[in-house]
Amino acid sequence: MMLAEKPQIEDFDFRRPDLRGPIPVDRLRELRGERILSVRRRAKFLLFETARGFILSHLGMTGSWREVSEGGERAHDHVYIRLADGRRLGFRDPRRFGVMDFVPLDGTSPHLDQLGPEPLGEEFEVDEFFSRLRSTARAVKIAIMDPRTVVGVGNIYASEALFRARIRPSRPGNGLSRSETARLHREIRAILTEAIEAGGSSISDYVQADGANGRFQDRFRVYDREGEPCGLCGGRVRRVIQGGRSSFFCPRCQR
DNA sequence: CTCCTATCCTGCGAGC
DNA sequence: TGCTCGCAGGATAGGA
Repeated sequence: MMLAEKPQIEDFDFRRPDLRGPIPVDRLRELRGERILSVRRRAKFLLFETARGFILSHLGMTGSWREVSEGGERAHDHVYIRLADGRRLGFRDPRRFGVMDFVPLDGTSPHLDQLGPEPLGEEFEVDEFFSRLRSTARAVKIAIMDPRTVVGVGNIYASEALFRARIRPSRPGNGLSRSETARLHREIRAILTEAIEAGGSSISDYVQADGANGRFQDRFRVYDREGEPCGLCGGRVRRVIQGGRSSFFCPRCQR
């Protein structure tokens, strides 16, 4: 989706006022007439910057933004942003697990205030990661999915990173050695880098900006492979529930 | 404070 | 075939 140079917001068309939670429609309507100065990302949130605040958007698991031509409306289009140049941006989200919110100019927001480092940025450091894990007895899988530890590690990539690091997801965070932590740190970065290069994981609705499917789902080594042979040792991949989420691991390779 | 659970929402696939 | 049920995902409220 190509945006015109700093497109001007003409109006919002909320086809329903809520996604996972309510949309602050009045606050967002105050942005009418403003230009979209940039579109940025923090953790899994998109931020549309204007001179009077930000539109915050989270895609949930099935959300997408696209340019919507006349007649191009689809079921589950929840919000349209009409631009002054006549074009329209549409947010579509069949499962309505996404978020839309307003963030004031100072950038403070309950969604953003407690976020840890970006996993691919320099601010994600082994030392801090180590001390963070050392401070919790929670399972390491739970800890790395906590956005206060590091953002961006969802359920799929948590299992995959732990497999590559040879660490069992149930290990307590404070039980990891320094070298195990360094390995995990490296594999989190590696898995996310590779997944991004492959265009992400299209397991249900997720597609790239141009509509193409991601390819990383073909490279899962444990995720959603319960009972299948581990590619390294031939043992069976196991599934357990942690924090209400499925975790996949190889009991022989991961200790 | 930390940690855990339930909840939000809808579509889909498995099993009967 | 048509139905029910459980699960998927990230974030967060609320209770222990």
